[in-house]
Amino acid sequence: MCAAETLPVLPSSAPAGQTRRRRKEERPQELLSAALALFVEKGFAATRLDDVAARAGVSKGTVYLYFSSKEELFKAVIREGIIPALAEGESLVAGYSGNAAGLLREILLGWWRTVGGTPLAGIPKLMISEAGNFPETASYYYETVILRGRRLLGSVLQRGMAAGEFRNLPLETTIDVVFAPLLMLAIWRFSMGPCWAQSANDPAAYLETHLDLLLAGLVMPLRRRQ
Amino acid sequence: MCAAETLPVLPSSAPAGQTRRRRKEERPQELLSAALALFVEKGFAATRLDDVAARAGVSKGTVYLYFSSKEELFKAVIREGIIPALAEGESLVAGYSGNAAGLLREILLGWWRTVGGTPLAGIPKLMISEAGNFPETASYYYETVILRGRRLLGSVLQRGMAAGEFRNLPLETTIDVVFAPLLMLAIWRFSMGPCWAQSANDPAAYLETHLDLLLAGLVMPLRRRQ
Amino acid sequence: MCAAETLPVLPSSAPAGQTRRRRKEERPQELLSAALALFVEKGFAATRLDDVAARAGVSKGTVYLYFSSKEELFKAVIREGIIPALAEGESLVAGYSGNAAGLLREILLGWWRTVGGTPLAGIPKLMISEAGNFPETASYYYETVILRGRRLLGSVLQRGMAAGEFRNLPLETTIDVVFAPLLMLAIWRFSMGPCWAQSANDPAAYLETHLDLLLAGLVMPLRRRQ
Amino acid sequence: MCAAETLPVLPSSAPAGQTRRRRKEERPQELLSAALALFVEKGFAATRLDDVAARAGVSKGTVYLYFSSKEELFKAVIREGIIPALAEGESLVAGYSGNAAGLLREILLGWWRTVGGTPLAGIPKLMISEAGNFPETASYYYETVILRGRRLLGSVLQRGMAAGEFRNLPLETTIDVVFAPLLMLAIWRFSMGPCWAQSANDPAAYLETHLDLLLAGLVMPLRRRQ
DNA sequence: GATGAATGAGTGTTCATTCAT
DNA sequence: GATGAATGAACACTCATTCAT
Repeated sequence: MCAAETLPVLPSSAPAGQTRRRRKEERPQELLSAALALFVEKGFAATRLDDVAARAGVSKGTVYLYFSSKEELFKAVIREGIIPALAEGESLVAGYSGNAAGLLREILLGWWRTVGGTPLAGIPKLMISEAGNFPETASYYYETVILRGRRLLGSVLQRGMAAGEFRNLPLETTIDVVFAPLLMLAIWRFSMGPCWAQSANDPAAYLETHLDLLLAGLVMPLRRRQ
Repeated sequence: MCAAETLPVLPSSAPAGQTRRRRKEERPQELLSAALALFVEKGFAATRLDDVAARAGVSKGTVYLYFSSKEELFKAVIREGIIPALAEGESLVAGYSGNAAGLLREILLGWWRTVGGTPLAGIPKLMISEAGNFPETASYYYETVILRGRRLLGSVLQRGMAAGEFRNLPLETTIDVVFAPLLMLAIWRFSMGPCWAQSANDPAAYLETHLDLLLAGLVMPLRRRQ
Repeated sequence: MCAAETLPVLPSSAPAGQTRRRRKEERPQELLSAALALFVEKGFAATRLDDVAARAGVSKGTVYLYFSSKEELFKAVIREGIIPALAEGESLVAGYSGNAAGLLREILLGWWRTVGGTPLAGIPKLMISEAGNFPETASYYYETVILRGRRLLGSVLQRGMAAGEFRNLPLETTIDVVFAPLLMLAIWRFSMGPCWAQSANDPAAYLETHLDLLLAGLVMPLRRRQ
Repeated sequence: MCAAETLPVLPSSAPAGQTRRRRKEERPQELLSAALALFVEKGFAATRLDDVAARAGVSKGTVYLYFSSKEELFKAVIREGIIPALAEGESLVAGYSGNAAGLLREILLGWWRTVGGTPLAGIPKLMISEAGNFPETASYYYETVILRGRRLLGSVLQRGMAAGEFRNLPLETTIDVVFAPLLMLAIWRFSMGPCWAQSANDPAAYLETHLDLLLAGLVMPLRRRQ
C-alpha cells in the first residue's frame, strides 16, 4: 500500500518573526537551508526561487541580495553544505588506537551521525540527480568530497588488510561496496524512502545489519590468521 | 582529476539513414528510449520535449500524437521500461533447485544482466530523482516493481535462513542491505559514475566483491550448522 | 502652446487578419518595423517586447522565433534598416554630369526622399540615443553608414572645390556643417518635432532654405572665378 | 576604424577626499549633475538610481530625501539645468549696438560657450531622446527654452532683414536652419561624436565654418542693397 | 539626516501545448 | 499522419521604492 504522501520535508527554517528584519548575518544560511530542502525534494529545475524565498521567510528579491543567480545558489548549497563535516572523520582515523573493524564501524556510524542522518544527506542525492546539469560543480564535489572520503575509507581498509585483520580484497572496489549501502540509505530518506525501503524508517537497524554482514564477511577468520 | 566530461549517453535511437523505413509502430518505442535517456541525464523538468523529439528523429508536434503530455510521456517511460524485465527473475526462483547462496548469486547477477547493466537501469535513478514530483507514479512504481522485487529477494533469503544455510537476520532490513549496492552501482552509471566510483568502470569486479563479502557474511559457518 | 500630444507614430504594420497564420516570410520584416517605431518613440530600454509583438500582430513568444533576444532585435533593426538605401546615392554621384551645386542639391534631396522623410529616418535618432548602450552596434553603424555617407558627400564637395565652383573650405568640417541640418530635421520628426521646430511640419521649405543659404554661401562668386 | 570606446563621460561630481566637508546644501546639485551625466549617457530608463547615487557619493536611499521619484529627478535635471543660462543671451541682444551679422555671431558663439560646450549640452540630447516618454516635461521645455530661444534668434534675424543687411528669407524656417548645426554638434558630443563627426573634436573650426557659410549665404551682397 | 536591507511589480525569456496546413 | 509556426502561462531576474535602524 504505502500511499503516496507528501515527503516529510525538512522543517522550514523561516522563523515567524516580523518582516523587514535586518538580518544580513543569518540570511544566507537560512536561504541555503531552504534551497537545499527544496532542491532535494523537487530537483534544481523544478524548484522555484519564489518557493525558496518563501520557505526562508523572505521575498524573492532578497535571494538576489545574497546569491547572484539560481545557479550560484545551487553551487553555494553544495559548497557550504559539505565543508563543515569534512574534517571530523579524518581526525577520527588519525587518533584511533583500536582495531580496524572497530575503526570502520566508527567511521560509518560517524558519517551517519554527522551527515547521513541530517539534512546534509540531501547533498549526495542532489549531486547525483544534477551532476549532468552542473559538470563543473560535480567536478568540484568529486575532488572535495568524494576523493577525500574514498581516501579516508581506503586508509582504514588498508590498515585492516595490512594487519591481517581483514581479508585481502581489491581496495577501490571494496571502498565502493562498503559505502554504497550508507549512501543508498541516505538517498532513500529523500525519495519516498520510508515507503520504498522500510529500512529508511529504522536506520539504526539497517546500519547494524550492514555492519554485521560486512564485518562478518570482511574479517579474516581467526583460524587463518598467522 | 577525473575531469568533467560529457556523460556517456545512451545511444540515440534515431536511425541515421533509412528515413522512410521507420514505421509508425516503432515511433512510440523510439520516443520512449529518447525520453528515458534524456530524463535520466538531465531530469524531467530540465528535459525539453524538443530534444526528445530530435533524438527520436521526429518533430516536436509528433510527440503529442503518441503521448498526451510530457507527464504522460514520463509515466509511459516508467511503465513500459519495467514491465518486460519483471517475470524473468520470478521464474528463475521458482525453478531453481540449487542452494540459496547460488540462487542469490543468480538473482543478483541476473538483475544486473537484464536491468542494471542496460539503459533500463536509468529508471531507478529517474524514479529516485523524481519521486517527489510524481507521487502517483512513484506509488505505481513501488507496487509494481519494488514490492515485487522485495518479495522475490525476500523469498530467497527466507529459503536460505529456513534451511539453516544463511544466518538469521531481520528479513526486510537484509533485503535492503543486499540490494543497495547493486542499486547504487546502477545509479552511479548515470551520475558521473565512471568518475566518482571507479567501480562503475568495472561492474563485474564490483559485483564479485559484493557477492564475495555478502555471502561470506551471510552464510552460516559450517561448524555451527546442526 | 503646442500641446503635448501623442507622437504621430508610424502606422502599425499588423494586418488585421486571422491569428495563427503561417507567415514565416513576412514576419521578420513586420517585427522589424514595429520594433523600429517603438524603439524610436520610447527608446530601447523603455520598449516592452510585449508591445513590439502586439504592434506586429503576434504574441510575445513569436518574437523569439525570429530574434534570439531583445538586443539582437535591436541590432537587426539597425542592420536591416540601412542596407537598402545605401547604394542609390553612390550611383547618383557616379553618373552625374551637371555641376557640383546641382549634384549637391540632388544628393541632399535624394537622402530626404529615400531616408530622411521615411520611417528609416528613425534609425539615426535611435543610434544617437543608444550609441552609449550598444558600442559594438554603434561601431558597425559608423563604418557601414557614416563613413560611406561622409565619403559620398566629401567627393561632391571636393569636385566642386577642384573645379573652382565652390569656395575652398576645410573638407571634413564642411561635410558635417552641410549635413547637420538634414540630420537634425530627421531627428526633429521623431521628437515632438512638429512642435519644437515648426520646420518639421514643412520639410520642403526647410530643405529649400537650407540649400538656398548653403549654396549662396558655398558657391564662389562669379567675378572671383578665373 | 574609430573603435568603440568608452564615452568621455562628464567628470564625476563626487569629490574623493573630503567626505565630511560636503554639506547637505550641495547634495541636490551633486545628484543633479550625476543624474544628468548618466541620463545623457544611457537614457532615462537604462539609468539605475543606484548608479546615480554612487556617482554622487551617497547611498540609494538618500536620493529619495531630495527627489520623490526617478521621474521627479528627471524633471529637476531639466528644470535646474536650463534656467541659469537663459537670461544671458537676451541681455546680449538687448544691449548690442553693432550690425546683425556680428550679433548673430555673438549669439551663436555665446550659446556654445555657455551651453553647447558644457555638460549642459546634454540636456537637449536628453530631451530629444526622452520627449516621447515625458510629454509634460517636453512641453515645459518647449515653452521655457525652445520658444524663448527661437524668439531670441528670430529677433536678430528680423533686425538684419529689416535693415537690409540680411536677405529676406522665411523667418521661422531660417531660425531652424541657423540653429540646427549647433544643436547637432552638441548632440554629437554625447553620441560617439568624436568618432562619428570629426567636427566634435574641433568645435571651434566647425562653428567657424558654419558661421562663414551662413553669413556668406545670408548677408545681402553689397551691390544689391539700395 | 543617512543608510542599505527588504520588497514586489514588471519584464525578458523559455517551453509545453495547440493547430492550420 | 506529420509538421513547425504560434501561443501564453510560468519563471528568473531587475530595480524603483520603502522603512527600520
